[in-house]
Amino acid sequence: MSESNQTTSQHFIRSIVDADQESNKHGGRVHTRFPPEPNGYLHIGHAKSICLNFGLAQDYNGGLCNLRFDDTNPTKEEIEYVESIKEDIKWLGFDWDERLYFASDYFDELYDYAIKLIQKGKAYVDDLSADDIRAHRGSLTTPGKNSPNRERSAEENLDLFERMRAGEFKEGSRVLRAKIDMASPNINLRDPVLYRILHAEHHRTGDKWCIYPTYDFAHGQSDSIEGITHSICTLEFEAHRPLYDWFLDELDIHHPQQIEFARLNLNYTVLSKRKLITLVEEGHVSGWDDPRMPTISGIRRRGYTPDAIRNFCDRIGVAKANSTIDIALLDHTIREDLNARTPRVMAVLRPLKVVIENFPEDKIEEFEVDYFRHDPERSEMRTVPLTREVYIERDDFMEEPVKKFFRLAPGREVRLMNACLITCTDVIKDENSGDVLELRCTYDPDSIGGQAPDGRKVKGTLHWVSAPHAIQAEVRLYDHLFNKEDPYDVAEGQDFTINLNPSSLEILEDCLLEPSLKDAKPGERFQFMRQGYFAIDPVDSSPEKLVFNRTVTLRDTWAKIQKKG
RNA sequence: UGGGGCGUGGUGCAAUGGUAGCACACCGGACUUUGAAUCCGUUGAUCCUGGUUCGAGUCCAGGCGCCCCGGCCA
Repeated sequence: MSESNQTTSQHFIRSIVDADQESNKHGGRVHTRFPPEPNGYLHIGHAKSICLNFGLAQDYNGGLCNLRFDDTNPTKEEIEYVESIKEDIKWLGFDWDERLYFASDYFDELYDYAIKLIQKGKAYVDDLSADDIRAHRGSLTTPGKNSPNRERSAEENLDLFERMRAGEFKEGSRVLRAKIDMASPNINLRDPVLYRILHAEHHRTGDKWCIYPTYDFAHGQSDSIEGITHSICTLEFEAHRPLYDWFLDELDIHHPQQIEFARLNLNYTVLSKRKLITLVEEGHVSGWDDPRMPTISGIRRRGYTPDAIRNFCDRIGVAKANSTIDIALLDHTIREDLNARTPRVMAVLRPLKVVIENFPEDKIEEFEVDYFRHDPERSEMRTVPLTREVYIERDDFMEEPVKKFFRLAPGREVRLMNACLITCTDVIKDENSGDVLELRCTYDPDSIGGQAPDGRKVKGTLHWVSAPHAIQAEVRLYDHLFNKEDPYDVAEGQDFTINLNPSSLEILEDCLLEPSLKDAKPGERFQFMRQGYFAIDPVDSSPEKLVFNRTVTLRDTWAKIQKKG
């Protein structure tokens, strides 16, 4: 596992585990699990849970973390999702070794547990319809009413439950319920459903079962069966804990300790499988791995590194207060990582032609430039050619420069990075539209290398590519998926998709890259100098047509100055 | 009108009852062949009201605000 030299943060769960270690609560064991339902792709919110559970196990000597799929609902779960989830966890850098489990592995035990409860008089088969059960449940402020079937004998319940299992009844006609307390102020204790009839094929057990345990009945017992010591879950299950405790106590089996923490929220995006699946199904994005998606597969395709994600998860902390992380922290974390590891290259996204008039027609000046000039520890050279015709970024020229703009303008001298100083002598424009078509410049032959011998300074340094050497490529620029901090902030009757950012994807077809990028391979990442970090798109890029994704921009002080006007 | 949680700078997370700290963001400066990176610095917080205490973010009481729970979803 790759190691970050970062100290992991102390948080309340760690304090609990520390205390348990001290008191030898679980015989000194720390055994956690990450329990996803295979009904969608993992997103960065899951990464928080993965880092927490696997990280905790790593941090305590001999600790273990299982991967267990909570697959108790065959109508929603698919094998495609289990494969993607496994891949994502591995990519993040975690390993469950041989401890890959499924709640469906425990269907036999769970069935036996149900039998045991029936025999103890603690569970009963109810013939009420779903609507009637709801009606009997009462409200938040008023107690519920007992089902007329509540006092059936154990024998009758056993018979009925066995016949449910045998497939004698149709879906929805009967359920098995716990017999707890219909007047409990905690609604989860008002005789919750344990088993329901679902005539559906399960992705692992096939047609062996037509009754399936509910999540509530399966989750805690699955943890118990696996010998989990600390069952870490999100806040919404806090009110379920008394129910899980009740099961474990009635069944008299190993009792893990459940600890709840606040799930991750990020502004300018949504982190809910339900919403993400909507974006995919309604075609607002190209798929689960669309680089704008907060899914692990999406951000991986976009060029994020697992180290950056793990650092991010470490920095956001773990607590019980609901909170929303500023996506700027994610941006910062990935920049920090990519800044350290990526080679620097030049790429012109929106080209503007420049003719250096005093540069000999057929001359090629070659420069040996270090990919890692920013890093004193590394050095690796490539050749960058300069010719009479080059391209610069359109944004790097202003015919009438505003204050504080210190790039190229008529009569102004700037540096072509790593190459020489040029001065703009003329602007060629389209006669009709007035658009700038090309620039005429002269260079100072004594400035080869980028410094003037007389020591004069220039304020601007531009990236550029030699026109005859340039490689054409497609570059995809991404912005926030939503243009509102809180995408759910909508007017009455509106859907969250109204807040989708129409400019979240901008495709630039005619970008020009320095020739060294010719053999760039999927998975490779670069800093396009002065612009941002870019990664080869693993899906659409090919040697014939390179496609880059912008992972994140560089911090841009100039953009801020412009914004302020 | 029940039950369970949670309230610390703009954001997130810390702080054995003892100087409220860290990160991001923000603002300013230095440096610069990336308006990047790096370095330095500035602003800025304990939900409210009482109480206990030499001393309260922390303990107590009462308020206020926010989140979760009435699926045969997880």
